[in-house]
Amino acid sequence: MALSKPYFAHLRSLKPVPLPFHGGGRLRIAAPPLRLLSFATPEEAAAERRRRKRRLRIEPPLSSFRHQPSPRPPPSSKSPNPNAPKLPETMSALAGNRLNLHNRILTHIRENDLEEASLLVRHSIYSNCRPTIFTCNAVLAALLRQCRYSDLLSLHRFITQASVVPTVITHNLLLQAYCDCRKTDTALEHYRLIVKDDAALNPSPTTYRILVKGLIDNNKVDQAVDLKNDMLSKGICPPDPIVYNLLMTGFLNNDEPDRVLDLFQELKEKLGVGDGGIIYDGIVYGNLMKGYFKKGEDKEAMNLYDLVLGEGSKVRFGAVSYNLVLDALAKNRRLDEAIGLFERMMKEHDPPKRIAVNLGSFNVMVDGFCLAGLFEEAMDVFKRRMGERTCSPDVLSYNNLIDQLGKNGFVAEAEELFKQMGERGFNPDEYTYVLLVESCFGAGRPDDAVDYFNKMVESGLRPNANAYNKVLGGLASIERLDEARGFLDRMAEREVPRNVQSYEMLLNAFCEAARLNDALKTLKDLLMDEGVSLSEEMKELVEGALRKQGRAEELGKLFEEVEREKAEAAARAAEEKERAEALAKEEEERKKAEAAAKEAAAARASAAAIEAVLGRKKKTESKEEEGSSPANTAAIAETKEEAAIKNEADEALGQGTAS
DNA sequence: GTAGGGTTAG
Repeated sequence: MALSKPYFAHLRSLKPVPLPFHGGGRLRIAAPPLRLLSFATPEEAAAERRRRKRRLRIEPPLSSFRHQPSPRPPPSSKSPNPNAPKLPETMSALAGNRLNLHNRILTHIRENDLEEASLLVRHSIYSNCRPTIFTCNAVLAALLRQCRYSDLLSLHRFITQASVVPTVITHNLLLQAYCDCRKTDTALEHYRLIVKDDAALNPSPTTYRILVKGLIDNNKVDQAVDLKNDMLSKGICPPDPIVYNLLMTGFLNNDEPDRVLDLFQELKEKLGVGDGGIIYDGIVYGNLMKGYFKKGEDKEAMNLYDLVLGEGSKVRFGAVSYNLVLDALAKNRRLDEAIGLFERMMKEHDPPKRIAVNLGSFNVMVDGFCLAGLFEEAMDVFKRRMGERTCSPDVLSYNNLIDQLGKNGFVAEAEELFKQMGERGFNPDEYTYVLLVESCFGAGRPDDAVDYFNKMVESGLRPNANAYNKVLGGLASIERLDEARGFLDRMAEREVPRNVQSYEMLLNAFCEAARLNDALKTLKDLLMDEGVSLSEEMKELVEGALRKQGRAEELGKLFEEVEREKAEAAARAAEEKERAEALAKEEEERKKAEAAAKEAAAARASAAAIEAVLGRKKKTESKEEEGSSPANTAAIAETKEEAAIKNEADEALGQGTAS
């Protein structure tokens, strides 16, 4: 094996580390020559961590593999049953030139060149230096972070085709992608595949966290509870306070505070802390307090607060669990206590040792102050306090404060923040602009609202139907109907799928203004749009408006006209399809004939050659060779599911689906 | 960088 050449070719990126390994693929652990306190590159740091781990022989916990009664050297030894589920490679596979490849790919990821990173995985997979599953996971994770779901799915499909054995993390990344695309059913299907009897891997606590969160976010609390029970009955993962906390969020959203308390009790039992005992993970207490507040039992909520955050409490709180309590206080008329807790958090914060505050803490305080009408204080938290802890806002926190200010009439302040975003290099997103559009309409500045909308489009963002509806509805409400109608047309031009509100707002306004011709035209557009359907109320509204002017019969005529046009369109489509099919068939026959001719010619040529050499006749057979590697093409082809998700992912980037 | 708890906009 010629290992040294590609190895040296990439050595440049790893300069100061002395060669820990060399040719033959065998690992030679040299003691690090000198203790480096810091590393020139992240790869070096990672390499050092890996070396140390290897020295300690840390491998994945045995509990994560199934069908493994006793530890034995896994994949390399010949498996007695070739059909047995394969175990993923262990960390020790990440060595030699495969480690080199890993580092190269990580460099691309760091440079944000995911294109190149994925390509490198794809290209090397059939080479003599296969990427490890850890390398694949790194690329998948990077794609996930960038919300590039369709690329993630297609890469995942590719490595699966190529029989790279996944780890739990691979599964979790995929589940996360499905959940992010709101495809919880697909995620659950995949989960069942993981826990199938003959699968090699166990789910991890994170598996359940991802799935339960996905289900809760999609308001499928009952399914989430089922999954939690499944987790408990399998006995692989311990009862997880995080999962319970997520479920508590679900019940709070559903206005079922009693079930929040029940969950807390259940968790206590499962963790084996007696009635007088205490759960030491602070993550559950914010939601538990919210449960009490929702029941109107403020006293219990505050008693709990004193208990878990009072003097001598042993309950552990991090930034996230603090934030939940902070939110519980701030949203339930306990702003003073919230301020007190916030100050305590700020004092405790001592990175990297102790992280007691994060961006969320500031967002919660901003919300709290705004809720109490203290906008000065909210802006102070945002502008000054955040800086004290070297925290900087992101687009989301800007949007949050812009929203609060705009809604409450502080439009100038909201615009000031918007300007600041630009100066600080944060790119406003669709929401930012939509919030400003709303604020301006609210402040009686429709022209500025339209300007912001146009600015959004000019900056390359792709507003969805909801964003269009904001400006369309705003214009309609002040009777600038032609302009509003113009935005409906722009949606068609820019291929933004309209939703039913897009039409209804206009229809309403046209009927109100007794502009019936325009109303009928809009109604016809609605009826011709396959993506929406006419509601009964809308129909009655238009009917009534027509009747008032003695034009009632026009509605029926319009329906007939639409029916006819739709039928015509359908007929045209059918014809088109038939023609395409005929064409395809013809093409197929032509290919067949061509192949047959080729075969015959080959047979003749071969026969002639043999005849020429041997001087006698002989029957010959010849076969066409397969053109391309089937695994390759299969991996590149997208399944229907993937196409659907791709669509959705694209829409999500263009600001979500209609509903 | 082998993922992973909370908060917002539509």
